[in-house]
Amino acid sequence: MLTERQLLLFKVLVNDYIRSAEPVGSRTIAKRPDIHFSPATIRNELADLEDLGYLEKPHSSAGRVPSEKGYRFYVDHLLSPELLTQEELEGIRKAFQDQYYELEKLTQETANILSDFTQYTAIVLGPEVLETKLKHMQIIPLNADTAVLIMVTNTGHVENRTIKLPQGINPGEIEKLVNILNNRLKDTPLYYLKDAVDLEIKDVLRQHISHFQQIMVLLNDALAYHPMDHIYFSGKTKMLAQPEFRDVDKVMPLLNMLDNKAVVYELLRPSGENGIHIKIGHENHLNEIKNCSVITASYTIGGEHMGTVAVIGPTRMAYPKVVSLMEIVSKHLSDLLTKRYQE
Amino acid sequence: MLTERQLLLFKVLVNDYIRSAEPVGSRTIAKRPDIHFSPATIRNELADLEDLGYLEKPHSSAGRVPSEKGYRFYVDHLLSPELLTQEELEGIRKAFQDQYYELEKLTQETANILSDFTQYTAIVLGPEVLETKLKHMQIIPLNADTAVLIMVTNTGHVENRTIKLPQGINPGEIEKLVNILNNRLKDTPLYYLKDAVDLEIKDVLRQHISHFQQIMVLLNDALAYHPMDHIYFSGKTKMLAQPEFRDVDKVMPLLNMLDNKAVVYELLRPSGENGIHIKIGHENHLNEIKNCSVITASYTIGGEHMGTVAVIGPTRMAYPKVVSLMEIVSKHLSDLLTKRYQE
DNA sequence: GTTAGCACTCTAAGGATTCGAGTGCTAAGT
DNA sequence: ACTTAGCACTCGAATCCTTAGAGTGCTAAC
Repeated sequence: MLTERQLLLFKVLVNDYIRSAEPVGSRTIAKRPDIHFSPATIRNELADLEDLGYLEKPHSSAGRVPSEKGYRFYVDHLLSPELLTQEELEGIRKAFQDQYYELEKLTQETANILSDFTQYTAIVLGPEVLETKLKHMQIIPLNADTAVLIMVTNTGHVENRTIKLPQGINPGEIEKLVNILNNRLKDTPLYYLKDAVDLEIKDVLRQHISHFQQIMVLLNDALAYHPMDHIYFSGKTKMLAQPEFRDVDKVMPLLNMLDNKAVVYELLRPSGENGIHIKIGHENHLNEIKNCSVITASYTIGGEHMGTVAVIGPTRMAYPKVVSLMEIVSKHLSDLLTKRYQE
Repeated sequence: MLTERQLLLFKVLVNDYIRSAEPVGSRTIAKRPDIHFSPATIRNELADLEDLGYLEKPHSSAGRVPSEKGYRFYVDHLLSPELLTQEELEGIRKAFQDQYYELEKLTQETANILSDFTQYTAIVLGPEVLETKLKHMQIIPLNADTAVLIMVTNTGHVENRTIKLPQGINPGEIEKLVNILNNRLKDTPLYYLKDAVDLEIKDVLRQHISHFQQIMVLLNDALAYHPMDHIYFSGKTKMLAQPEFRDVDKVMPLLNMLDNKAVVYELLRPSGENGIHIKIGHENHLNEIKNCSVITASYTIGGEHMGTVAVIGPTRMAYPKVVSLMEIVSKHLSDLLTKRYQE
């Protein structure tokens, strides 16, 4: 168990390192007005903290930096959310006040806000499927063999797919199909659409629809939900401004990873629990971001999980500030969505 | 006017510099099997070419590199498109063979192909408005005061906007509105929709539709076309791999610029003329890309300009290869689109 | 006109040196 | 029993030198 003094010194050191990105030495700490021990004493304590695994030295004659274990301890036990300034609060309120009717725009704007206020890279997983339900489906023929399938959800999100129609199908048949689908699938969650067709209305379709086989194949393709199409980024290049990534060879794998939506989705995949989660360095199990931390928060509609907002930055991240900001942003977003879609 | 020998030497030098990214000296050139003069002779010629402004020296005891004027001359007079290998041609054919029914996916995939085969950053300006016409319009109410407006074009592209309905409007009224719009605006080019409402059907609406004022405001917002929503990128981070951009301070402005869609759109804005265009360094009038060249090509449907594909890389770009590739890719894309939408 | 020869220039790379920040340890002070 | 001053020691970063090498321009000979 750490002593009061160790806790104090550790916290001061982490805060200083977060601010300066330079290894922190005993003299630097001793100079602070709230520290009343000599550098020698501090050195003794820091050596103990290092033995316990909370601190590391880049080399033998350097100051100390927090280890991953240290950061973990810091966020678990020492994190006091930083109060945002009045201007910041006002700025966020204003940003959310702009009316983004399109859900995509709102989501993108949320990412922008997070990135602008943190100066890190922000990622938002778009409104997840759990609570988005089919409101309306339609097929609009383009020409003899092509059509557009449009699905509108209760959240105003529009999914569309171009589909290849079975040869020689007549318009009446399509209309019939759409009617059946609309009647049976209304209010079905998007992610369940594909299964719903398979399990619940396959037989109806077989009875009433010509070209049954082809239609089934078509629906199977078209109704698959691709969560990776709903990832929004902001501030990818802000990584380059971080001192630990000023080297092209360090930042390139990172940026390449961010371009891979499958990997990013896997990284941020909702854990199921709401609230804020922090993953530090190797806890993310991804070599490309072993020097990064990922902070995620969920947003909800009426308490139901809807999606995830995330900020990714160096492990030396301004945790207090980011956590506060994410709390506020996810709350704003949840409120706005709840107000809009919770009838 | 340059002599034959000067042309030969210049071409050899540019090709070598494009390959190696290192200033090229007289000895390097003399070593080539197709060059039969001594380094001293070559030095004399190079000095002349430098006096004429086609070459530059990074410093007094270095080899030469092409100047912007030199690149301009090279692409104008010496560019012989590089024949692609059988594998490359096959790869491109294969890539385009995958059926991307959604226009967005096809556009994105085109960017990916360009970037993959050139190893530079590719940008595609999505199907432009000139030839995309409204096929179908629909308004789907979400709740009492919100609805989604959906527009489908003849190319299968779907535009959607969430709109705020006038207070207390009844569903029948909306249906009437949609019917009028569909009847009157079918086959209207997207970019002209807004004006068409103003000029051609305002009076009809005024007569038949309640909440006329509010509806007009709403349509005005919803029908505006935003070309910047249709820019597709691929391989932004490939810039980092170029020797001239291995310095974070050099790439950051560049990547930030690429994140600004308004600037990118302005940069690539269609010139009106079809075909391939090359802009070198300062010809782009953008400080961020003063060391870059931009190569654009248009793609068409039945000969009508539809959009632009572009590759951006260092001025030391593999022009012959990129030009060949862009010719092939834009042709493939045009053919595919023409076949699909030219009834 | 071409080229060998040569003096000259400039960069990049590799040491060597110095500087300073920081540490650990010991011994003295409270 | 802590705390702290003092000091030797370590290591990286910066600076300066030196050297090697690639390349040039010029001159004079071919």
